[in-house]
Amino acid sequence: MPLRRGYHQPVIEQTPPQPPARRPRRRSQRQIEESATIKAEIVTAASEVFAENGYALTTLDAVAKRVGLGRTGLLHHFPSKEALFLAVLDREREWAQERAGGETGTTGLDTIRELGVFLGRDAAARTPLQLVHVLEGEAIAGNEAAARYVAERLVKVRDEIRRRLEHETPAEDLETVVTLVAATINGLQKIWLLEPDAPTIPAFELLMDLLDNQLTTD
Amino acid sequence: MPLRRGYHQPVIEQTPPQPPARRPRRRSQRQIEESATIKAEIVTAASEVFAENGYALTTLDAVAKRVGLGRTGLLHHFPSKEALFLAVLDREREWAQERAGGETGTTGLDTIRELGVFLGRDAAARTPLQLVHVLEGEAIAGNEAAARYVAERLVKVRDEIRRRLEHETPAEDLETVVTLVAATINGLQKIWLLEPDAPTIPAFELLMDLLDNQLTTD
DNA sequence: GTCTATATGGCGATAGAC
DNA sequence: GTCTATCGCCATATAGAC
Repeated sequence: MPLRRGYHQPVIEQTPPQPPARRPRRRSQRQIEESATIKAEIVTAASEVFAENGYALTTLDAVAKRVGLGRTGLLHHFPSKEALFLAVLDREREWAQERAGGETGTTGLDTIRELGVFLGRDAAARTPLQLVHVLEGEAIAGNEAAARYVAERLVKVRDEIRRRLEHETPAEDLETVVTLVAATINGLQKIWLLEPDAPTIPAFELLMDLLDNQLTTD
Repeated sequence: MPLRRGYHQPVIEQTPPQPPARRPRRRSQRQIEESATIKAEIVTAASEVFAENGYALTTLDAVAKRVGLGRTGLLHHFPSKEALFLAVLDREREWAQERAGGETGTTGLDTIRELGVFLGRDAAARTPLQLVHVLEGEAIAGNEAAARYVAERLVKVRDEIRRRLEHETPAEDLETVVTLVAATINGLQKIWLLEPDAPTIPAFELLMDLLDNQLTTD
């Protein structure tokens, strides 16, 4: 009983509970969509597949099938698996920036609560969060592109937290608090991915309350 | 420039900065070691390789080479890659239990600080922690055996935290506090793996202090 | 722009010699 | 108990037809 199947368990599109088959659209005739559009579609599909399988187990066939292409059709738009992967990472950066950028400029202790948007709250958050956490695992496991992306993202997250706290926290504690908040958000995200019913949002609010009490009574 | 190489980037033992080649021992003659001993050695080596590469990217060749065997020699002791993987998970469970079991029976608010042993404090903690976090990534990415192990481990961690807190915390807050502590420990572990210099231990102690203040002033 | 071959190579597992 | 083949499978990537 192999873990998945014989070889490297690609699991390509082994989705039995999915009769409409995702959307293997007719594309042959009438490919009105310009190159930019279909590239965006491919990146979207690839994000999902990478999020579900990780980099190593993702096959180009799985991505191609999801956009209704053959493998070589896909390779026409992205010359290699890595190129596609890097495009997915670029897209992910944009998403994160949009989500964090909503309230740029705000500072102070209460605005840090806004970082709760990075917790899993709805189904729409699942794919991007899952992608990030799968990539973090692969970064630890030595995937260099993933490691670069993860390291860069970690710095951004810390910067964003620090920006909102640096005028409210004693300087000698700042990095400690930043580390605590960053770690807790990350850990709560993972718990949400693995156990969706755990009270992750109350836990985050509890931490915010604890920090509030601490920092305002000093 | 492929991410690693042509196909599935095995990276087997591509360790250029490692002249002594880990320990490809002479074993041919004098195999005094009984079966149990060599199996333990294999599991140790496999833990390291799985921790470094994850399940998908680990090759039997890499494990075999590290114990000084050929691939088929290894397959004599473990009939398949999955069997070896399950043995590694069993070993990991024992390690975790030993580390947590040190102070069984203790209860109360201060004893929760002892959970700091699960943070990365020294180099020896790196392999087991890295293994856990890589497997968590693969669990999210659909590796069933990893998912089972991770889910089981998550329950154990929560139980251990809950046991130490249930007499000190208002019942309606218990699961929230447990979630917060579990998430923070996990997130701090990951930060330690990715940024070893971050103040993860002070961050953990800060959380402990915050909880202390909160729970003792109610 | 997308397809059908095809080349190339890696990996897991088995058979059989030593 | 370990080795040297070998089989079978699957993935990336390229070449060339439509």
